[in-house]
Amino acid sequence: MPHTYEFPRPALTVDCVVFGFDGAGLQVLLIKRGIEPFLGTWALPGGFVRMEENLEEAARRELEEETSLRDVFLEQLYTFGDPGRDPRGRVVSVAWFALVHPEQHPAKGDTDASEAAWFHISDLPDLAFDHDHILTTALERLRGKIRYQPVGFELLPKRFTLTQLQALYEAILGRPIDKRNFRKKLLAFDFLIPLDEFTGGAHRPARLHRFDRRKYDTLVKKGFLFEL
Amino acid sequence: MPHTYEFPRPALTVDCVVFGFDGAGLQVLLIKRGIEPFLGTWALPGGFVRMEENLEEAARRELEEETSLRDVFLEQLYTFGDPGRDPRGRVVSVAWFALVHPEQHPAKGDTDASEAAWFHISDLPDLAFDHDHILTTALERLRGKIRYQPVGFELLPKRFTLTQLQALYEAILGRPIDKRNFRKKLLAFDFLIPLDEFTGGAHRPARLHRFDRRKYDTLVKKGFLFEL
DNA sequence: CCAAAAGTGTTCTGCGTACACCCATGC
DNA sequence: GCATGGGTGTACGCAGAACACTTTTGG
Repeated sequence: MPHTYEFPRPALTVDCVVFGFDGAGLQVLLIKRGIEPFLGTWALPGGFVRMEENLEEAARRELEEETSLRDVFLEQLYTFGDPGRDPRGRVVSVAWFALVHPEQHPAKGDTDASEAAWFHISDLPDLAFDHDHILTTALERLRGKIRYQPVGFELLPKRFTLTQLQALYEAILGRPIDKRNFRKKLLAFDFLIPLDEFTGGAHRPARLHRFDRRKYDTLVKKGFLFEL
Repeated sequence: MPHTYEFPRPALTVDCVVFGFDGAGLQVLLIKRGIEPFLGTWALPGGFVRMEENLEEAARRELEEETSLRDVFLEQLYTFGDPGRDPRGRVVSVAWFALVHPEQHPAKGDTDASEAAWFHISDLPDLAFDHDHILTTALERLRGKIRYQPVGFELLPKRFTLTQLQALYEAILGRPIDKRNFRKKLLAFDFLIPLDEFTGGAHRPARLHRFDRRKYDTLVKKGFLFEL
């Protein structure tokens, strides 16, 4: 074994910040820890990386084990490695950033071992480790990202109304948006497909739309830059 | 020791992608490896993280040890951890992204142990490990970042001409920019301070400017968004 | 006086923004 | 028929883009 191998090694974990949207506000999926340290405290889903899996596989595995979520939008966020961030010793965590459609939201009792629950970002409990810091970083990333990448669609049902889409942008950006301008701009890009389906409910039905990722990707290749 | 500690641990390293600009093109600082594996191959400066230092400290320490660079602009880039990226076994690397002013460029022979050299990004040698992949990721980040953050000034001398600044933007974005529009736009923001100093040389002297970070930060706080 | 780089203004077009009323449905 | 949310068009102002000539210096 070469010299370099004799360095003591930090432990390596992954943690996932899972965002959802309930029509009114942005939510985060947390689990209640079943082991020490921080037993009983809410925390980001995550755990130790295994030797044979890559980092994204580790994040997806932990996410499924702890929240039953699969096939979500997942992107690496940042790696947190300050000594002292874990009372057990040196633990470095590669944090991930996930977006889930409402159809994917796990039902209550869907997770076996640990308890999982959605929290509105304006009403969060105390979190284990430095998870509040990780969460803040993820939020900043989401707010920045939504303005120039079409990530909002990852948080909505596959078929959605323009009002839902607008509410999502308003929730994430934290400011009101003019309805007519919003619609005009988004429909001018032709990656939003109006469907011949409508919502039911107590009032005038709203037309459903879907996001056409293929058309979007085509536009991007032509040098198009999405911006809101 | 709790159960979690019994997991085998990957080794943890940091690697730095150091960008420079020589007036014509973008450059990267590489070191020639003095040890196996990949002995004699060019590689990103970097090395193992020590147990008592955080990740940024590790990156700065390795950078100084291997290239004599200090006090550079440094930002975390991405963490690379595929099994098999290092022939010695499982090694996860937290990659960093650095920008250095020409005044800071290390002179030849400035580095003791290892040989360091600048390479134009259009003329790179074969690299060790997955460092070509890391470098590509860093380049994408730089190209994206320069459009909405004033990182270009980190690559120029403290006092620079507008022509230099334009050449930098053209080199990074890979397209020509209209001189009058470029100047008009940048000078409209008042964070570019014209000095009463000029370049010498064979032709008409050019006025030097400096970037006023304080004014820039003030504007950002007011919700201003830089964009080019 | 010539070569080389610095510096400077105007016009046009398109996009962001502001803004108010009618429509369809369930109850 | 009324309450509720869905859906639509226009006018104005500003900022980006296109574009060519004069100035200053050294050799």
